[in-house]
This record gives sequence, structure tokens and C-alpha cells, in this order.
Amino acid sequence: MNEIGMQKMIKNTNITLFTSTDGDVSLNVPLDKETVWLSLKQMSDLFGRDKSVISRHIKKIFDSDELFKKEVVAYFATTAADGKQYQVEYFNIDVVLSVGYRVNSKRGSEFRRWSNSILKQYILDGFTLNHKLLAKTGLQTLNQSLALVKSILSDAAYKNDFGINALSIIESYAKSWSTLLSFDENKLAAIETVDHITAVDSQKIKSDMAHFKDELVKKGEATDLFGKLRSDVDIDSVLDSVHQTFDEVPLYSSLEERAAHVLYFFVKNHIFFDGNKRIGSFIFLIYLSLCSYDVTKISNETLVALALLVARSHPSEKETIIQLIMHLIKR
DNA sequence: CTTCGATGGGCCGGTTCGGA
DNA sequence: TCCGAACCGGCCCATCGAAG
Repeated sequence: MNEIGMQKMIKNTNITLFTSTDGDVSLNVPLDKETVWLSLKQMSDLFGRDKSVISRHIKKIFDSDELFKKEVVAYFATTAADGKQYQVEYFNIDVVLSVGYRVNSKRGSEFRRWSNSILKQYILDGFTLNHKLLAKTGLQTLNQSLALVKSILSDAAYKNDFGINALSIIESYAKSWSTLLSFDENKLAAIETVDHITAVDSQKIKSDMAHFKDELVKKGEATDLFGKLRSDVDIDSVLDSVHQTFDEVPLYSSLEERAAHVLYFFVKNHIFFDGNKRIGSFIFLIYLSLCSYDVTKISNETLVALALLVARSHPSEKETIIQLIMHLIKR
């Protein structure tokens, strides 16, 4: 027995959950579905209070929606003292804990100290968990949750705007989580797709950009400095740089890689007096769409996050950032 | 009909809180 | 600081439904 007098031992299919310091109580409780179940009588013995007291606490717990009866109650056939079989209500460990925190008795205090010590240990264990293991567990849980939510949202009742948007957000989040986890571990797998390089129409990009600026100026969200070139480096030279070759072999072989560099160069090189992040994001989208990429797959939130990530990154992190962008827009 | 488990009413004692 | 109302947690007991 430990210092607060509790012991836990497996006994056949039952478990001796708790023995008080005075040794008065030893409960054999059924184990089922990875939890323990206690009847009203057992909780009454456990906490040293009348059954009506326990019953009233449980009623309040359910009335206040702290717990939901259908989730925490089970009925087990129980042989009573008279030898008859009764269908008795049993309450799982969630109810036992809730009642334990409400009951004002010596055993209730012992129980609270015991459960607090367990909780404290769980918290400490949680903090010392390996970070990567935690992240992977989170990803696994997320994927399982995603599958569940998908199945729910596939129901006809949820085939509305809300359902479609919710599913889209969850799917994007799951993909981002996975990518960011790899990013965090610095082991993003290289994307090796190779596609036919088509020159983009830089005049089209420039005219769209001018139109973009006009719209922002009209809305008061940009000044004349927006998009004004800072030096003799112009848009064409940046676009040309992502299409450059070495010994007739393209330096950047995939659309993802070229687009990632477009975003990176425009955001990072500060070639404009104002609006580098917005223009970089805008040209990034135009570039992708000119290459027949479905830009609707990229949410506004993702675009903003990418631009900020590029802007705040250290130049030494360039390759990692490029890989991250490539994964997030991977077809 | 008897026994048992669950529930609720009535009552009591202790605590909390607001007003004088 | 005192007092009374309100609230809470507890016990006792009656009642009801289930089981045999």
C-alpha cells in the first residue's frame, strides 16, 4: 500500500480499486471497455456516505451536463443478497471521479488526494513525452478524427455549405499538420516530379499586377509606392531566374519548385518599395494559374501563412522553406 | 408478496453572503 | 461586527419499480 493507502491490483476479471487507510473498504469492481464500473452501493461504501447522498450528487452531475448519462452508465445483471438477479445501474470512472470531488467525507478527501496525485503524474509524464512521439500521436489521432468526421459529413444531412467547408478546412489542416511535422523534423522528402517547362507571359503578370494595385488603391489599402520597383531588378529577371538552365538542364524541374522560388524571391528580395508580401503572393498565384494549376486549392489562410513564413525566415533556411511550400502546393 | 435498488421529500447543521 | 436568508451536504424514511 502506498502512503495514502490506496492499492490497485488485478484479481481475475475484477480489480481491487481502492482500500482506505483504515482498511474499511475494499471494492471488487468489474472491468469493461477499459474502465471500471461502480454501483451506487459501491460508491456509497467507497465514500462512506448514504446512497441517497451519492444519488443526489449523480443527479446534479447529469442535470448540469457535466457528464451525459448514456455515455457513463451501464446496466449489469447483479445477484443481490436475496439471491435474485437485478439489472443494476453501474457508473464508470468519470462519474466516480465527479462524485469523489463533491462528497465531503474523510474517504472523499483521500480519494481526491489520490486522484490528484494520479493527475499530477499524468501531467508530468505528458510534459516529458518525447516531442516527436507526441506530434506523431497527434497526427495519428488527427487522421482518425478526420476519417470519422468525413464519414459523418458524408451523410446527406451535412451536404450543405457548412459541411463542405468544414470538411475542406479539416482536410487542409490534416495535410498541413503532416507537412509542418516533417518541416519541424527537417526531413521533408524531396519532390522529384519533372514537368515540361512552359514560359509564362510576364506581360500578363504585369498587367494583372497593375490591376491588382488599382483595386487596392481604390480601397485605400495601398499607396503609390505599392509595387514600385526599388532598383533595376525587374519582374522579368525574377521570372527568368526560375526558368534558368545549367548546361541545358533546367535548374528547377517541377512547377512546384519554380512556383516556390517565385514566391520566395518576390517576398524575400524586396524588389518593391511596398507590398512585397502581397505582390509575391499575388504573382505566385498568377504564375501557378498560368501553368494550369488549380489555385482554388490554396486557401487565403495558407497563402498568408506562407508569405509570412518566407518573410520571417532566415536565408539559411531557404531550402527548407522551399520544400515546405512545394509540399503545401503538391498536386 | 417480499426483497432490493433507486429516488425524492423532510429535516438538520454548517457555511456563505449581503445588508444593517 | 452581527444577523438573517439562502444554499449546500448530510441523514432518515417513505415510496416506487423490478425481479423472482
